[in-house]
Amino acid sequence: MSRTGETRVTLADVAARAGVSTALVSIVMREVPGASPASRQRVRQAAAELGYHPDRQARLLRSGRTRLLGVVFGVQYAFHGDLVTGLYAAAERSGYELSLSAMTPQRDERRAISGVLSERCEALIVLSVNSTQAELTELARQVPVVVLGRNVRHRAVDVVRNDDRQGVHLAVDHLVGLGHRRIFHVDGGRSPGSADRRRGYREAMTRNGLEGEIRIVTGGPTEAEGAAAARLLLDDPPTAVTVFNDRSATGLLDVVRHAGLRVPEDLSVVGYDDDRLAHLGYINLTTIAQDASAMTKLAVTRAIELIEGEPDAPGETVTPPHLVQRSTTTPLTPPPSSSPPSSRDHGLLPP
Amino acid sequence: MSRTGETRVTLADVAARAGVSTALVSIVMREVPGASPASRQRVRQAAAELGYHPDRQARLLRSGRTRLLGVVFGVQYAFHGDLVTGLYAAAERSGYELSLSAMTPQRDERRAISGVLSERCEALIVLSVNSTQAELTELARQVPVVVLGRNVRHRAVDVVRNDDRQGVHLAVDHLVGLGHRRIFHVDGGRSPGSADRRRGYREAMTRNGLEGEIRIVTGGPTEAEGAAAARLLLDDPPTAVTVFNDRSATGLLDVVRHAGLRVPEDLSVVGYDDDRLAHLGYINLTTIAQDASAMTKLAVTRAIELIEGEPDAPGETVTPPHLVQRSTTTPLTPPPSSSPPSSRDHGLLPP
DNA sequence: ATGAAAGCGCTAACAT
DNA sequence: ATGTTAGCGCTTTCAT
Repeated sequence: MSRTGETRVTLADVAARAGVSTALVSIVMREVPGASPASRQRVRQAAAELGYHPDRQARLLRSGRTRLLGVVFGVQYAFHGDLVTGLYAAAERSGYELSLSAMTPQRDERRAISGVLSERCEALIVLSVNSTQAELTELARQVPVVVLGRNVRHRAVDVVRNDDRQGVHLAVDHLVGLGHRRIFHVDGGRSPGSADRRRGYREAMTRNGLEGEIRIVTGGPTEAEGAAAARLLLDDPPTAVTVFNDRSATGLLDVVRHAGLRVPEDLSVVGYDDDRLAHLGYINLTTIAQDASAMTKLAVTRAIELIEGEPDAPGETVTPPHLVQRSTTTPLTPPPSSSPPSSRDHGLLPP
Repeated sequence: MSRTGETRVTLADVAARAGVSTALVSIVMREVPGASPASRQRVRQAAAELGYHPDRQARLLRSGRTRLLGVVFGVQYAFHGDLVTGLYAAAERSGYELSLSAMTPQRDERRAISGVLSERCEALIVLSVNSTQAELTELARQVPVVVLGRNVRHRAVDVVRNDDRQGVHLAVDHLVGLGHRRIFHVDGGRSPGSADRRRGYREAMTRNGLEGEIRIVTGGPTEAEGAAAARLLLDDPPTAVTVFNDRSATGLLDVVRHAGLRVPEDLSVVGYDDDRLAHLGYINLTTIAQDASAMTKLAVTRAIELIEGEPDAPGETVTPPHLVQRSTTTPLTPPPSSSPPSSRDHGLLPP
């Protein structure tokens, strides 16, 4: 008994049994015009009797189409999970399938991309970009590329992203509306998107007449980097802070709370991304949400337009983010001049 | 200017540029013996310059082999991310590639499986199983199946999993070693693995002479279910609790802390999985870690054995878990008879 | 309406 | 070590 025994039924087998040519069988199987009802009937019957199923690979090889969209994403990023979820839904509605290729700590973007290219995807949707401009150029020469979620400036690739500047505007305006003035920004370091969010911060502060309060603390996209930034903050804390993303904000929350600051009473915090972490009750982060559903729909639409050669629409599509208020922001209470109550009751020094 | 002009780079193109035959290029690309180092070098270079990627469809069509392992996983599960990471590494070492198919809230296991089957994978590695026995049987008839991480009892599929019972033994023994006696278990409801962990809990409690203290609270695999279980616990809290998994434990932590219980001083908590959440400083959960690296290596090895028709080894491989102590467990302090200190200082009632 | 024939890009015999 | 050749199962001109 072996698993390998099955011999596969081919078009030729069906043709032989129906007494017609393979070409005719092909026409019947694809349900395209060009065969008489009588032939159709005989071919169908022969196929059914033989248990014939067309070979997708061979069909693709010949016709040159796969209806496959390659997706490069990071398994470690919760937000990428949300995006992949949306992409599946959008692709399905459009009659395309997804071919996933993950980046892991040991498998970098280049490997992930090269893996998915072997699947002969008709377009690539890339959720993260560390590639150089040159690599992107090279890639875009081989296949239409849509970058999802990152503000890559590149004439050869399409971009679908949320409006990072506006997102931080929302964060700052929210805090200003709560009475805060001393608002810092913990940035994302060299991460893609970080520059836009910094800029959004500066713009919003300025627009609110707070250019004198502007202060940007170097952070990064991970919990550890948010924690490090928090330590810098503690010397002379602001009353509110907008953080590059939720992961970083989580690390920051950790440190400031352990240092005895109460959130949001002593410090209001706004994150970015609205990832699964932010939802957790214990973190319950006020944050800026990207519209994953809209973005994924747009990315798939753009990819298909590129594949099917629609007239070139704009190379960049920007969606508006929105604020999700949870429990890490609160109105500024009177001047914090009086000594803080018992906020250091589990600080580092014993009484 | 249209994008559709791109002509695919084929083996023949590479051969032409390198000035050799396509057969030789094929040899080099497959990294099989039969080419001189000099040729290898030239071919590689030509391929790189042209941006060549082998066409999997054509390769399969010709050789009848894909060297592709299908992986069905959940995008939302952090631990699945860890497993996928390990699978990539293991597959790569074995000369196989992975074809990922994700389960999302809208795309269930059946769809994910059927999607990956059309890629003509030679074996399937399934990270979660909600399928019925009948579905599994049917699936296993089409392709070798390895279930990773779940204790599925099925004669037709291979299983690689950690020892859930022993894992909970470790958790209970750890707590008992810290002096705890009143130890509850929040289970995973109907989740796969939940029964084993419940059983492990009962066994360990009994072995420690604590059968009288056994109490199992109904929970589930998500934060929300952990939180719900926590509310049940609050009426008459134990001094320690082992929870089905880290996600659930996180929800539980949230509720008990907001209710004014200090962790670990008032309540020690042990999770399961050691997922990314558990590492977070602010959660910093003591937990039972599954050896993802070993498990993924084993799963890939088993899958390949099945493909290549090795003599049938045992159908189940079980790896030992280990305890990772972080900061949610602590020795039991004297009898909790005196009124709890100021543990309710951020509770619901103003002083 | 139907069939003959030429490949799609690749691998595997079989040469050399 | 390298090249030649013959397909894998199918679709697609181009005949008829």
